[in-house]
Amino acid sequence: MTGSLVLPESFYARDVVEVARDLIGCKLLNEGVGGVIVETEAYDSDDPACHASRGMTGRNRAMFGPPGRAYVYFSYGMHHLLNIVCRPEGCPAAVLIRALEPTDGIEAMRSRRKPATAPEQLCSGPGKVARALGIDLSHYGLPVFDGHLTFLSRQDDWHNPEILATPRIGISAGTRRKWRYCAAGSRFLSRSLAAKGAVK
DNA sequence: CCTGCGATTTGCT
DNA sequence: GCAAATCGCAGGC
Repeated sequence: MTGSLVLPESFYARDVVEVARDLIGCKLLNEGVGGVIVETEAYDSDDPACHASRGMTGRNRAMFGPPGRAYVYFSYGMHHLLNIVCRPEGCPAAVLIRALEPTDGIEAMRSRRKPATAPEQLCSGPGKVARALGIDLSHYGLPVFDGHLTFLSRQDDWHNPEILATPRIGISAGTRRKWRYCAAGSRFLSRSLAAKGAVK
């Protein structure tokens, strides 16, 4: 627990692919509940799979604002998905948080999901992450530097994680880009890495 | 104005 | 392995 720092706004004001890679191994907490980030995806402004690629709408306006804010959106009529806004203000981009290795408040996560969920399944998907941490549209646009929602720098065994890149999940456009990043060998991912196309 | 579908998860036809 | 659940938006009529 020593030496962990809250990631500053400047961390997010960079290329979105770099941020997506650098977030692997960092810790995400909401009200002290969360874990280590083991899977992310990058979405950039000139990327057909990005919600902001066709201009600003009521839903995606947070992505056009300053970096380090939460972009939460509601999907399939029932799931919330948590993204963190990247690049300088006016350059829409975001990193989707897809999976965590739960470390803090596991019982609180279980109570929001299912009584006897195995740790490997608690946060193994973007909808599950939001559900387990209690994140919804009330977090839309909130900064992540202090207060309730917090990202902490890498600590302990996570200082230099091995990271693999694969195509992103569940999209129909932009599938050639390998902008999904996973902690190699983690048991907490949304799907197995056995899927082809994983590169370092 | 109305219709189709998506950065998903769950429980079973 | 597939269908249901059901919000916001884009595109077509």
